[in-house]
Amino acid sequence: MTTDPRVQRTQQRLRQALAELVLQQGYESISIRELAAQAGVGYATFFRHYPSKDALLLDLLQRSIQEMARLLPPGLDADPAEEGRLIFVHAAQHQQLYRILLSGGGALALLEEVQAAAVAEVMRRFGRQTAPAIPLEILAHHLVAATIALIGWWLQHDQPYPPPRMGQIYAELIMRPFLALVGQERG
Amino acid sequence: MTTDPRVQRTQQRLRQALAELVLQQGYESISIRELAAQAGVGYATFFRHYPSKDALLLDLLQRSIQEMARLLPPGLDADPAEEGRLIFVHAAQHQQLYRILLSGGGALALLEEVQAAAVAEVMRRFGRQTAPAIPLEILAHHLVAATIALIGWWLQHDQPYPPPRMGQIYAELIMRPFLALVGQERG
DNA sequence: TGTTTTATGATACACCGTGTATCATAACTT
DNA sequence: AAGTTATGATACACGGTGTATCATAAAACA
Repeated sequence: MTTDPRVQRTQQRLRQALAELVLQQGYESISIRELAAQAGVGYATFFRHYPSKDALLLDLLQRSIQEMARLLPPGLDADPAEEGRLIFVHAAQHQQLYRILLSGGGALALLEEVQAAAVAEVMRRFGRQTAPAIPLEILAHHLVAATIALIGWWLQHDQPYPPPRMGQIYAELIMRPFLALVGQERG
Repeated sequence: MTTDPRVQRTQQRLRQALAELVLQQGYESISIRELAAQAGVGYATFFRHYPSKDALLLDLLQRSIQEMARLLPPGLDADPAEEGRLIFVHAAQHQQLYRILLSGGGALALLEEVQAAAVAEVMRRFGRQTAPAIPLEILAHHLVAATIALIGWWLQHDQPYPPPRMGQIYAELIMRPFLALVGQERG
Protein backbone atom coordinates (compact mmCIF):
# COMPACT_ATOMS: atom_id res chain seq x y z
CA MET A 1 0.00 0.00 0.00
CA THR A 2 1.50 3.30 -1.08
CA THR A 3 1.15 6.29 1.18
CA ASP A 4 3.43 8.57 -0.84
CA PRO A 5 1.69 11.96 -1.01
CA ARG A 6 2.83 12.40 -4.60
CA VAL A 7 1.02 9.24 -5.63
CA GLN A 8 -2.14 10.19 -3.80
CA ARG A 9 -2.06 13.66 -5.32
CA THR A 10 -1.52 12.42 -8.87
CA GLN A 11 -4.28 9.83 -8.71
CA GLN A 12 -6.65 12.32 -7.15
CA ARG A 13 -5.91 14.80 -9.91
CA LEU A 14 -6.53 12.16 -12.58
CA ARG A 15 -9.86 11.15 -11.09
CA GLN A 16 -10.86 14.78 -10.74
CA ALA A 17 -9.85 15.50 -14.33
CA LEU A 18 -11.86 12.55 -15.63
CA ALA A 19 -14.94 13.68 -13.74
CA GLU A 20 -14.57 17.19 -15.16
CA LEU A 21 -13.99 16.10 -18.73
CA VAL A 22 -16.87 13.64 -18.62
CA LEU A 23 -19.23 16.47 -17.78
CA GLN A 24 -17.88 18.55 -20.64
CA GLN A 25 -17.66 16.06 -23.48
CA GLY A 26 -18.73 12.61 -22.36
CA TYR A 27 -16.43 9.65 -21.89
CA GLU A 28 -15.58 8.14 -25.25
CA SER A 29 -14.00 11.18 -26.85
CA ILE A 30 -11.56 11.80 -24.00
CA SER A 31 -7.97 10.95 -24.88
CA ILE A 32 -5.36 10.13 -22.29
CA ARG A 33 -3.28 13.08 -23.43
CA GLU A 34 -6.26 15.33 -22.83
CA LEU A 35 -6.82 13.74 -19.45
CA ALA A 36 -3.24 14.24 -18.34
CA ALA A 37 -3.29 17.86 -19.48
CA GLN A 38 -6.53 18.54 -17.59
CA ALA A 39 -5.01 16.96 -14.51
CA GLY A 40 -1.82 18.99 -14.86
CA VAL A 41 0.14 15.78 -15.01
CA GLY A 42 2.65 14.36 -17.48
CA TYR A 43 1.34 12.06 -20.17
CA ALA A 44 3.52 9.09 -19.26
CA THR A 45 2.61 9.56 -15.61
CA PHE A 46 -0.89 8.37 -16.37
CA PHE A 47 0.36 4.89 -17.25
CA ARG A 48 2.34 4.72 -14.02
CA HIS A 49 -1.00 4.62 -12.21
CA TYR A 50 -3.59 3.21 -14.56
CA PRO A 51 -3.16 0.81 -17.48
CA SER A 52 -6.05 2.36 -19.41
CA LYS A 53 -8.78 4.97 -19.40
CA ASP A 54 -11.26 2.28 -18.41
CA ALA A 55 -9.20 1.42 -15.35
CA LEU A 56 -9.31 5.01 -14.18
CA LEU A 57 -13.04 5.14 -14.74
CA LEU A 58 -13.41 1.89 -12.85
CA ASP A 59 -11.50 3.38 -9.91
CA LEU A 60 -13.70 6.44 -9.95
CA LEU A 61 -16.87 4.39 -10.13
CA GLN A 62 -15.78 1.91 -7.49
CA ARG A 63 -15.20 4.73 -5.03
CA SER A 64 -18.66 6.04 -5.80
CA ILE A 65 -20.16 2.60 -5.35
CA GLN A 66 -18.31 2.12 -2.08
CA GLU A 67 -19.73 5.41 -0.94
CA MET A 68 -23.21 4.18 -1.73
CA ALA A 69 -22.51 0.90 0.06
CA ARG A 70 -21.65 2.90 3.17
CA LEU A 71 -25.03 4.59 2.88
CA LEU A 72 -26.80 1.25 2.95
CA PRO A 73 -25.95 -0.39 6.30
CA PRO A 74 -27.21 -3.95 6.84
CA GLY A 75 -29.87 -2.88 9.32
CA LEU A 76 -31.64 -0.97 6.59
CA ASP A 77 -33.35 -4.11 5.28
CA ALA A 78 -36.19 -3.36 7.61
CA ASP A 79 -37.24 -0.30 5.61
CA PRO A 80 -36.95 -0.98 1.86
CA ALA A 81 -38.57 2.30 0.87
CA GLU A 82 -36.03 4.29 2.88
CA GLU A 83 -33.23 2.17 1.46
CA GLY A 84 -34.55 2.89 -2.02
CA ARG A 85 -34.80 6.60 -1.30
CA LEU A 86 -31.13 6.71 -0.32
CA ILE A 87 -30.21 4.88 -3.51
CA PHE A 88 -31.94 7.46 -5.67
CA VAL A 89 -30.60 10.40 -3.72
CA HIS A 90 -27.14 9.06 -4.34
CA ALA A 91 -27.89 8.40 -7.99
CA ALA A 92 -29.01 12.00 -8.42
CA GLN A 93 -25.87 13.30 -6.74
CA HIS A 94 -23.60 11.23 -8.96
CA GLN A 95 -25.76 11.17 -12.04
CA GLN A 96 -22.98 11.89 -14.52
CA LEU A 97 -21.13 8.77 -13.43
CA TYR A 98 -24.26 6.67 -13.34
CA ARG A 99 -25.11 7.81 -16.84
CA ILE A 100 -21.74 6.61 -18.11
CA LEU A 101 -22.11 3.35 -16.29
CA LEU A 102 -25.62 2.77 -17.57
CA SER A 103 -25.09 4.00 -21.10
CA GLY A 104 -22.51 1.26 -21.46
CA GLY A 105 -20.22 3.58 -23.34
CA GLY A 106 -16.83 2.04 -22.87
CA ALA A 107 -17.76 1.02 -19.38
CA LEU A 108 -19.48 -2.19 -20.28
CA ALA A 109 -16.98 -4.45 -18.58
CA LEU A 110 -17.10 -2.11 -15.62
CA LEU A 111 -20.83 -2.40 -15.31
CA GLU A 112 -20.48 -6.15 -15.27
CA GLU A 113 -17.87 -5.94 -12.54
CA VAL A 114 -20.03 -3.66 -10.45
CA GLN A 115 -22.97 -5.91 -11.09
CA ALA A 116 -21.03 -9.01 -10.10
CA ALA A 117 -19.89 -7.36 -6.88
CA ALA A 118 -23.43 -6.33 -6.06
CA VAL A 119 -24.72 -9.82 -6.80
CA ALA A 120 -22.09 -11.29 -4.48
CA GLU A 121 -23.11 -8.83 -1.79
CA VAL A 122 -26.76 -9.74 -2.14
CA MET A 123 -25.97 -13.45 -2.00
CA ARG A 124 -23.85 -12.90 1.09
CA ARG A 125 -26.69 -11.01 2.67
CA PHE A 126 -29.44 -13.49 1.90
CA GLY A 127 -27.49 -16.71 1.57
CA ARG A 128 -28.64 -18.05 4.95
CA GLN A 129 -32.33 -17.88 4.17
CA THR A 130 -34.30 -21.04 3.59
CA ALA A 131 -33.60 -22.41 0.12
CA PRO A 132 -35.81 -20.44 -2.28
CA ALA A 133 -37.88 -21.92 -5.09
CA ILE A 134 -35.77 -19.95 -7.55
CA PRO A 135 -31.95 -20.27 -7.47
CA LEU A 136 -30.48 -17.58 -5.25
CA GLU A 137 -28.01 -16.60 -7.95
CA ILE A 138 -30.86 -15.74 -10.27
CA LEU A 139 -32.70 -13.85 -7.57
CA ALA A 140 -29.62 -11.82 -6.73
CA HIS A 141 -28.87 -11.05 -10.36
CA HIS A 142 -32.45 -10.05 -10.95
CA LEU A 143 -32.48 -7.76 -7.93
CA VAL A 144 -29.32 -5.99 -9.04
CA ALA A 145 -30.28 -5.77 -12.70
CA ALA A 146 -33.77 -4.48 -11.93
CA THR A 147 -32.40 -1.84 -9.58
CA ILE A 148 -29.85 -0.67 -12.12
CA ALA A 149 -32.51 -0.59 -14.81
CA LEU A 150 -34.83 1.48 -12.63
CA ILE A 151 -32.08 3.98 -11.89
CA GLY A 152 -31.28 4.13 -15.59
CA TRP A 153 -34.88 4.79 -16.53
CA TRP A 154 -35.16 7.51 -13.89
CA LEU A 155 -32.00 9.32 -15.01
CA GLN A 156 -32.77 9.04 -18.71
CA HIS A 157 -36.19 10.54 -18.09
CA ASP A 158 -34.70 13.41 -16.07
CA GLN A 159 -35.92 12.28 -12.68
CA PRO A 160 -39.68 12.63 -13.20
CA TYR A 161 -40.39 11.53 -9.63
CA PRO A 162 -38.61 12.60 -6.42
CA PRO A 163 -36.37 10.12 -4.55
CA PRO A 164 -38.96 9.32 -1.84
CA ARG A 165 -41.45 8.25 -4.52
CA MET A 166 -38.79 6.22 -6.30
CA GLY A 167 -37.92 4.64 -2.99
CA GLN A 168 -41.53 3.48 -2.62
CA ILE A 169 -41.55 2.14 -6.15
CA TYR A 170 -38.26 0.35 -5.55
CA ALA A 171 -39.71 -1.23 -2.43
CA GLU A 172 -42.94 -2.40 -4.07
CA LEU A 173 -41.69 -3.26 -7.54
CA ILE A 174 -38.35 -4.84 -6.72
CA MET A 175 -37.71 -5.45 -3.05
CA ARG A 176 -41.06 -6.86 -1.95
CA PRO A 177 -41.24 -9.55 -4.66
CA PHE A 178 -37.59 -10.35 -4.02
CA LEU A 179 -38.09 -10.79 -0.28
CA ALA A 180 -41.15 -12.94 -0.89
CA LEU A 181 -39.21 -15.24 -3.21
CA VAL A 182 -36.07 -15.41 -1.12
CA GLY A 183 -38.07 -16.87 1.74
CA GLN A 184 -37.74 -13.87 3.99
CA GLU A 185 -41.31 -14.23 5.18
CA ARG A 186 -40.39 -17.40 7.04
CA GLY A 187 -37.60 -15.77 9.07
CA MET B 1 -31.24 1.58 -54.85
CA THR B 2 -28.25 -0.34 -56.10
CA THR B 3 -28.76 -3.70 -57.72
CA ASP B 4 -25.16 -4.11 -58.89
CA PRO B 5 -24.17 -7.71 -58.04
CA ARG B 6 -20.72 -6.55 -57.00
CA VAL B 7 -22.19 -4.28 -54.35
CA GLN B 8 -24.50 -6.98 -53.03
CA ARG B 9 -21.66 -9.47 -52.93
CA THR B 10 -19.28 -7.14 -51.13
CA GLN B 11 -21.80 -6.13 -48.49
CA GLN B 12 -22.85 -9.72 -47.96
CA ARG B 13 -19.22 -10.73 -47.50
CA LEU B 14 -18.66 -7.95 -44.99
CA ARG B 15 -21.69 -8.92 -42.94
CA GLN B 16 -20.70 -12.56 -43.04
CA ALA B 17 -17.15 -11.72 -41.99
CA LEU B 18 -18.37 -9.63 -39.07
CA ALA B 19 -20.62 -12.42 -37.86
CA GLU B 20 -17.74 -14.88 -38.02
CA LEU B 21 -15.22 -12.65 -36.28
CA VAL B 22 -17.67 -11.67 -33.55
CA LEU B 23 -18.10 -15.31 -32.65
CA GLN B 24 -14.34 -15.84 -32.61
CA GLN B 25 -13.09 -12.81 -30.72
CA GLY B 26 -15.99 -10.58 -29.77
CA TYR B 27 -16.76 -7.24 -31.31
CA GLU B 28 -14.49 -4.60 -29.84
CA SER B 29 -11.17 -6.11 -30.82
CA ILE B 30 -12.06 -6.45 -34.49
CA SER B 31 -10.24 -3.99 -36.72
CA ILE B 32 -11.55 -2.92 -40.09
CA ARG B 33 -8.42 -4.29 -41.74
CA GLU B 34 -9.12 -7.65 -40.14
CA LEU B 35 -12.71 -7.45 -41.23
CA ALA B 36 -11.82 -6.71 -44.83
CA ALA B 37 -9.29 -9.53 -44.88
CA GLN B 38 -11.81 -12.01 -43.47
CA ALA B 39 -14.31 -10.88 -46.08
CA GLY B 40 -11.74 -11.21 -48.86
CA VAL B 41 -12.27 -7.57 -49.71
CA GLY B 42 -9.96 -4.60 -50.08
CA TYR B 43 -9.48 -2.40 -47.05
CA ALA B 44 -10.62 0.81 -48.70
CA THR B 45 -13.65 -0.98 -50.08
CA PHE B 46 -15.10 -1.20 -46.61
CA PHE B 47 -15.50 2.57 -46.41
CA ARG B 48 -17.25 2.62 -49.76
CA HIS B 49 -20.13 0.78 -48.09
CA TYR B 50 -20.10 1.56 -44.38
CA PRO B 51 -18.79 4.64 -42.59
CA SER B 52 -17.78 2.64 -39.52
CA LYS B 53 -17.70 -0.75 -37.90
CA ASP B 54 -20.79 0.17 -35.89
CA ALA B 55 -22.73 0.91 -39.06
CA LEU B 56 -21.96 -2.55 -40.40
CA LEU B 57 -23.02 -4.18 -37.14
CA LEU B 58 -26.22 -2.17 -37.16
CA ASP B 59 -26.99 -3.39 -40.67
CA LEU B 60 -26.31 -6.99 -39.70
CA LEU B 61 -28.48 -6.83 -36.60
CA GLN B 62 -31.35 -5.06 -38.30
CA ARG B 63 -31.53 -7.74 -40.95
CA SER B 64 -31.42 -10.49 -38.33
CA ILE B 65 -34.11 -8.84 -36.22
CA GLN B 66 -36.38 -8.41 -39.21
CA GLU B 67 -35.95 -12.11 -39.91
CA MET B 68 -36.64 -12.94 -36.26
CA ALA B 69 -39.76 -10.78 -36.14
CA ARG B 70 -41.21 -12.72 -39.06
CA LEU B 71 -40.80 -15.95 -37.10
CA LEU B 72 -42.35 -14.69 -33.86
CA PRO B 73 -45.77 -16.20 -33.13
CA PRO B 74 -48.66 -13.80 -32.53
CA GLY B 75 -50.69 -13.49 -29.34
CA LEU B 76 -50.12 -15.93 -26.52
CA ASP B 77 -51.13 -14.46 -23.17
CA ALA B 78 -52.83 -17.07 -21.05
CA ASP B 79 -49.92 -19.08 -19.61
CA PRO B 80 -46.95 -16.98 -18.38
CA ALA B 81 -44.72 -20.03 -17.85
CA GLU B 82 -45.38 -21.25 -21.39
CA GLU B 83 -44.84 -17.77 -22.77
CA GLY B 84 -41.56 -17.65 -20.85
CA ARG B 85 -40.54 -21.05 -22.16
CA LEU B 86 -41.04 -19.89 -25.74
CA ILE B 87 -38.98 -16.80 -25.05
CA PHE B 88 -36.04 -18.88 -23.89
CA VAL B 89 -36.39 -21.40 -26.67
CA HIS B 90 -36.21 -18.51 -29.08
CA ALA B 91 -33.24 -17.00 -27.24
CA ALA B 92 -31.39 -20.31 -27.47
CA GLN B 93 -32.10 -20.62 -31.17
CA HIS B 94 -30.83 -17.12 -31.87
CA GLN B 95 -28.27 -16.95 -29.14
CA GLN B 96 -25.46 -15.49 -31.18
CA LEU B 97 -27.67 -12.59 -32.15
CA TYR B 98 -28.82 -12.11 -28.57
CA ARG B 99 -25.23 -12.23 -27.35
CA ILE B 100 -24.17 -9.47 -29.68
CA LEU B 101 -27.18 -7.39 -28.75
CA LEU B 102 -26.78 -7.90 -25.01
CA SER B 103 -23.03 -7.44 -25.01
CA GLY B 104 -23.85 -3.97 -26.23
CA GLY B 105 -20.94 -3.71 -28.63
CA GLY B 106 -21.82 -0.68 -30.68
CA ALA B 107 -25.40 -1.84 -30.92
CA LEU B 108 -26.72 0.15 -27.99
CA ALA B 109 -28.98 2.29 -30.15
CA LEU B 110 -30.59 -0.80 -31.62
CA LEU B 111 -31.03 -2.43 -28.25
CA GLU B 112 -32.77 0.71 -27.05
CA GLU B 113 -35.01 0.61 -30.10
CA VAL B 114 -35.97 -2.98 -29.43
CA GLN B 115 -36.54 -2.17 -25.79
CA ALA B 116 -38.71 0.84 -26.58
CA ALA B 117 -40.83 -1.22 -28.97
CA ALA B 118 -41.31 -3.89 -26.32
CA VAL B 119 -42.25 -1.31 -23.71
CA ALA B 120 -44.83 0.16 -26.07
CA GLU B 121 -46.23 -3.31 -26.70
CA VAL B 122 -46.56 -4.00 -22.97
CA MET B 123 -48.26 -0.68 -22.36
CA ARG B 124 -50.67 -1.30 -25.20
CA ARG B 125 -51.44 -4.72 -23.77
CA PHE B 126 -52.05 -3.61 -20.19
CA GLY B 127 -53.06 0.00 -20.68
CA ARG B 128 -56.76 -0.66 -20.01
CA GLN B 129 -56.26 -2.16 -16.57
CA THR B 130 -57.27 -0.23 -13.47
CA ALA B 131 -54.74 2.47 -12.70
CA PRO B 132 -51.86 0.77 -10.88
CA ALA B 133 -50.12 2.10 -7.76
CA ILE B 134 -46.93 2.35 -9.78
CA PRO B 135 -46.85 4.29 -13.08
CA LEU B 136 -47.52 1.93 -15.97
CA GLU B 137 -44.52 3.24 -17.86
CA ILE B 138 -42.26 2.15 -15.03
CA LEU B 139 -43.94 -1.23 -14.79
CA ALA B 140 -43.57 -1.81 -18.51
CA HIS B 141 -39.94 -0.75 -18.54
CA HIS B 142 -39.22 -2.94 -15.56
CA LEU B 143 -40.86 -5.94 -17.18
CA VAL B 144 -38.86 -5.55 -20.37
CA ALA B 145 -35.57 -4.79 -18.65
CA ALA B 146 -35.91 -7.68 -16.22
CA THR B 147 -36.73 -10.10 -19.05
CA ILE B 148 -33.76 -8.96 -21.10
CA ALA B 149 -31.52 -9.21 -18.05
CA LEU B 150 -32.72 -12.74 -17.32
CA ILE B 151 -32.04 -13.81 -20.90
CA GLY B 152 -28.62 -12.21 -20.70
CA TRP B 153 -27.78 -14.01 -17.48
CA TRP B 154 -28.94 -17.30 -18.92
CA LEU B 155 -26.87 -17.00 -22.10
CA GLN B 156 -23.77 -15.75 -20.33
CA HIS B 157 -23.95 -18.74 -18.00
CA ASP B 158 -24.32 -21.16 -20.92
CA GLN B 159 -27.96 -22.00 -20.31
CA PRO B 160 -27.64 -23.79 -16.94
CA TYR B 161 -31.37 -24.53 -16.86
CA PRO B 162 -33.61 -25.78 -19.68
CA PRO B 163 -36.19 -23.45 -21.27
CA PRO B 164 -39.17 -24.94 -19.35
CA ARG B 165 -37.46 -24.20 -16.04
CA MET B 166 -36.56 -20.70 -17.19
CA GLY B 167 -40.16 -20.25 -18.24
CA GLN B 168 -41.29 -21.06 -14.69
CA ILE B 169 -38.73 -18.69 -13.24
CA TYR B 170 -39.81 -15.99 -15.66
CA ALA B 171 -43.41 -16.50 -14.59
CA GLU B 172 -42.71 -16.39 -10.86
CA LEU B 173 -39.91 -13.86 -10.73
CA ILE B 174 -41.08 -11.38 -13.32
CA MET B 175 -44.59 -11.97 -14.61
CA ARG B 176 -46.44 -12.73 -11.38
CA PRO B 177 -45.23 -9.62 -9.49
CA PHE B 178 -45.90 -7.58 -12.61
CA LEU B 179 -49.46 -8.83 -12.95
CA ALA B 180 -50.10 -8.23 -9.26
CA LEU B 181 -48.93 -4.63 -9.54
CA VAL B 182 -50.66 -3.88 -12.81
CA GLY B 183 -54.01 -4.69 -11.25
CA GLN B 184 -54.63 -7.77 -13.35
CA GLU B 185 -56.24 -9.57 -10.42
CA ARG B 186 -59.26 -7.28 -10.62
CA GLY B 187 -59.95 -8.03 -14.28
C1' DT C 1 20.78 18.00 8.20
C1' DG C 2 22.58 15.18 4.54
C1' DT C 3 21.78 10.97 1.91
C1' DT C 4 19.06 7.72 -0.46
C1' DT C 5 15.00 6.40 -2.67
C1' DT C 6 11.24 7.20 -5.60
C1' DA C 7 7.82 9.77 -8.29
C1' DT C 8 7.43 13.09 -11.78
C1' DG C 9 7.89 15.83 -16.27
C1' DA C 10 9.44 16.10 -20.65
C1' DT C 11 10.52 14.06 -24.65
C1' DA C 12 11.24 10.77 -28.20
C1' DC C 13 9.84 6.69 -30.35
C1' DA C 14 7.62 2.49 -32.42
C1' DC C 15 3.33 0.68 -33.32
C1' DC C 16 -1.37 0.36 -34.82
C1' DG C 17 -5.89 1.80 -36.56
C1' DT C 18 -8.59 5.17 -39.17
C1' DG C 19 -10.03 7.55 -43.13
C1' DT C 20 -8.83 9.57 -47.79
C1' DA C 21 -6.78 9.66 -52.38
C1' DT C 22 -5.21 7.60 -56.61
C1' DC C 23 -5.15 4.61 -60.53
C1' DA C 24 -5.08 0.46 -63.22
C1' DT C 25 -8.15 -3.37 -63.80
C1' DA C 26 -12.03 -6.15 -63.59
C1' DA C 27 -16.98 -6.63 -63.61
C1' DC C 28 -21.39 -5.05 -64.87
C1' DT C 29 -24.79 -2.48 -67.92
C1' DT C 30 -26.82 -1.05 -72.17
C1' DA D 1 -18.69 -3.68 -78.29
C1' DA D 2 -18.43 0.54 -75.71
C1' DG D 3 -19.26 3.01 -71.67
C1' DT D 4 -19.85 2.96 -66.69
C1' DT D 5 -18.77 1.71 -62.12
C1' DA D 6 -16.99 -1.10 -58.37
C1' DT D 7 -12.90 -3.13 -56.84
C1' DG D 8 -7.96 -4.05 -55.30
C1' DA D 9 -3.77 -2.38 -54.18
C1' DT D 10 -1.18 1.01 -52.44
C1' DA D 11 0.39 5.16 -50.31
C1' DC D 12 -0.37 8.72 -47.12
C1' DA D 13 -1.54 11.92 -43.23
C1' DC D 14 -3.33 11.92 -38.82
C1' DG D 15 -4.06 10.74 -34.11
C1' DG D 16 -3.93 7.77 -30.10
C1' DT D 17 -1.48 4.20 -27.31
C1' DG D 18 2.08 2.40 -24.62
C1' DT D 19 7.21 2.20 -23.60
C1' DA D 20 11.83 3.99 -22.72
C1' DT D 21 15.00 7.36 -21.04
C1' DC D 22 16.92 10.78 -18.09
C1' DA D 23 17.33 14.91 -15.42
C1' DT D 24 14.89 16.86 -11.57
C1' DA D 25 12.02 17.43 -7.66
C1' DA D 26 9.97 15.54 -3.68
C1' DA D 27 9.62 12.38 -0.06
C1' DA D 28 11.66 9.09 3.34
C1' DC D 29 15.27 7.93 6.18
C1' DA D 30 19.32 8.04 9.27
